[in-house]
Amino acid sequence: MSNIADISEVSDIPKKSDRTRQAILNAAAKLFKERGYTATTLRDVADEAGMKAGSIYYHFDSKDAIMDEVLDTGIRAVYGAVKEAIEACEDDANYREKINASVHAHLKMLLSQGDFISANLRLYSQLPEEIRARHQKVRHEYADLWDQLLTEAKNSGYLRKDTEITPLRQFILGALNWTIEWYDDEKYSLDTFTDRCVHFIAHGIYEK
Amino acid sequence: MSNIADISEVSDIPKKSDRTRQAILNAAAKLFKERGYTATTLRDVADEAGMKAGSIYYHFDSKDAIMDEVLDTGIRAVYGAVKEAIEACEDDANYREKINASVHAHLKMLLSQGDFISANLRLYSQLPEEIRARHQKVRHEYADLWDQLLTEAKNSGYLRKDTEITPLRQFILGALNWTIEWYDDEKYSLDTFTDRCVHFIAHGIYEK
Amino acid sequence: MSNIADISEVSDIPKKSDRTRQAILNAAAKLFKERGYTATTLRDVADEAGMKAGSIYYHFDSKDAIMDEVLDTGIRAVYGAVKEAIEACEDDANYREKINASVHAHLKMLLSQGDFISANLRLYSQLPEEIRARHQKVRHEYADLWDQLLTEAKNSGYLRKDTEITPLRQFILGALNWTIEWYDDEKYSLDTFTDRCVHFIAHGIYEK
Amino acid sequence: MSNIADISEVSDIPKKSDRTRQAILNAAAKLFKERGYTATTLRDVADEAGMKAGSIYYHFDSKDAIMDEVLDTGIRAVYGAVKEAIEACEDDANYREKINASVHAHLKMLLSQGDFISANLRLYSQLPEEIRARHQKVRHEYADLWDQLLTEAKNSGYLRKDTEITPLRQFILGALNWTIEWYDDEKYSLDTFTDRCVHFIAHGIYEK
DNA sequence: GATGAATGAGGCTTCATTCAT
DNA sequence: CATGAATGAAGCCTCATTCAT
Repeated sequence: MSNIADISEVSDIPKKSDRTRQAILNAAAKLFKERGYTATTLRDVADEAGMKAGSIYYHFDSKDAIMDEVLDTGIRAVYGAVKEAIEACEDDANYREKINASVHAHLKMLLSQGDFISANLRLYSQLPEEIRARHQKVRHEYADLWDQLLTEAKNSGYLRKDTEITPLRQFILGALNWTIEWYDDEKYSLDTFTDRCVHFIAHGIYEK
Repeated sequence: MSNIADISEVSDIPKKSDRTRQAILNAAAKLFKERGYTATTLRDVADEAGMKAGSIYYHFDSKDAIMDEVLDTGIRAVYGAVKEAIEACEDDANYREKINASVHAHLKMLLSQGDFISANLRLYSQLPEEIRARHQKVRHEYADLWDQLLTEAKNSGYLRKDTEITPLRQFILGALNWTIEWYDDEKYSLDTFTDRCVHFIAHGIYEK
Repeated sequence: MSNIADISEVSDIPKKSDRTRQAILNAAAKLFKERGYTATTLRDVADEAGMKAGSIYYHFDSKDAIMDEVLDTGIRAVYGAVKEAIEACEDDANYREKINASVHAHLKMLLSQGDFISANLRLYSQLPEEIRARHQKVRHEYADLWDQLLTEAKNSGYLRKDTEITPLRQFILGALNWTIEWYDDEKYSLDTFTDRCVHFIAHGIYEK
Repeated sequence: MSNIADISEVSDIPKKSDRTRQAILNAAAKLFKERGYTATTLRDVADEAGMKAGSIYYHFDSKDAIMDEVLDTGIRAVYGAVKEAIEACEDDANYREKINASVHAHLKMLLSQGDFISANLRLYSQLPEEIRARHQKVRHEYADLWDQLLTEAKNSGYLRKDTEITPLRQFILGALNWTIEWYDDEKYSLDTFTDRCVHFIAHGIYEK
């Protein structure tokens, strides 16, 4: 059950406190994703993290604060992965390659590092306004990253001239994001799967 | 605030009791969709339906029972609409037309009749196992409807020979379902929007 | 266990809800006075009022709201009693009589109607800033009532010319207020007791 | 921030442990006085004393134990001060002088050495029976000191023959004790203030 | 049919206390 | 001596549910 957040752990020997903190976040992300924010109790989280509910408060100020960090970790992870993927493309003007790489990166993060990002995507619309407000900014930045990519692709002739960027971006990400509802890593390897998705996105479902 | 469930109400003169029942279902669907199951209070539902929480129990046995009916109403509505759309196609062998009609029908139900279906789609994965179990059957039937359609299309040469049906169906429905997270009826008319989606699904995003 | 708040109940047949509300207030006032705000749990209050803790919330929004009403009821009762006592004095210029009447009224309210006023006086300084702030106004009005009385008395020659009003008022009320810490109605009748206090206040402790 | 308790520290060179102990007591007294026993957290106390909550337990067995010592320190300080004041009077039979000296001593301790005594006076009535029981003895001794003084004064003709000692003592101490609720050392010097109080106690409020 | 009022279970949170380091 | 970390009991509050009216 590797998790993006673990990656961000760079210090040599993580202290006990940090490990516990991370355990709480991992547990919370998993349960939030599965059951939603309100339906997940702190007792559940504590159980999953191997501790008692009260102990959570040594590491976090509130349930909200945990959710905040889960959401933030999730979106930043995808953002970073996609950005890197774009920048790694050798031919700077090959937007087909860039878009494919982005789709790959987004999907891969989504499906492999799962809980944090899934929680973010799945629950965002259901969150109390108060929490949601705190995360609009990062989400917008990620949307902007895609919009910029797609706009350039369009200007370079890769997309039809009458393509509207915003709905396109929403459609692409939507198609990708919903995969977390049903992707089964025991049936298809991650790479096979993402390849196939990239193909659908690019060429649609029909023969030729 | 017309709602699919109203449609299913066929008896000539609905009694007051039935109208109240329906008001509760409408209110519940709306709130469940917006906030999730656990986060929605029966007092919220009662408020939205213009009554007091206690009164709900004259019409329903429990919160679960309301959710059950909301879920059921939602899935049956899309199921019916898509089935009708397929059957309405004149040329029985034109699968491209049939698939397009199905996509249209699904999207239109999803976005216009909203709450019941949205609630179903958004919340299914978060529901307590117990409730979810009761709805697997209908959901499977709907999936089968699509699988049958897609299989025939593939056999008739509309789809590539190596296309795997299940992931394809999941991808299509996923792409469509996610639109409820962002479709804004003030920006695009429903028809314009669904046309565009049909096009993406069919041909992908690239020029040519 | 008569209580000021009961007096304010004027409607002919108090509804059940009102009676319960009052029972909660009475219980709360008693316990707040005895143990302090923080040390009194809502379970305690509920027990004393013959109900379950959760039920309190049908009548009040929060523990704070209860405290608010207790404090308010208390101070208004003394304020009203003292004001009436002053106005009831026949000779409008006899300040000795007026002051005596005020002391009497204050003490009598304090010791007979007890809990609400005692809670107010005893706990004010310990309350969370937030609650305290909401009650400064009424408290100031009561203080002003006394200050006005004492100022007029001084100007009419009843008090020494060099008397400073504020400390005097504080001293008088302080001396009176502390009596709730020890007054025992089984040892002295209320009237005997208040007479004696009036005398101390007026003439001090020494012979002649 | 000198404090009576410091005075009682007589050993030549206080060890670090003793200093920490004292810091905890000082912090606790201050906070208990301001907020009450229950509302004061050991974390609050630790903060105020510049340490962590867990560390307190090296010096005290429990929150109760701290409260115990605070209460005890408070009452003993006033007791000692008043006793000394009485004994310091030159003319052994001048009870007016003795009473005045006692009032002075009590007030001065109360207002200058503040926290321990204030905590004692303010909180005593709110304490759990269990704690309160442990302090009745010392409190009685202090009451007896006054009763003895007042009885002798009465027998020597300083007080009216019909004066009842207990209520008188309670009245005097009450009037004095309440001053901690409002005495403001920025408005009046301690000496001016105590003089004025002594005068009120002795002669009452009226001219002549 | 509907409501006012109550309840009990359970959720989030705080806090005195403990204990290994 | 002091701290970091954890715990369990308890507090405030919410909510599905019940029931008499």
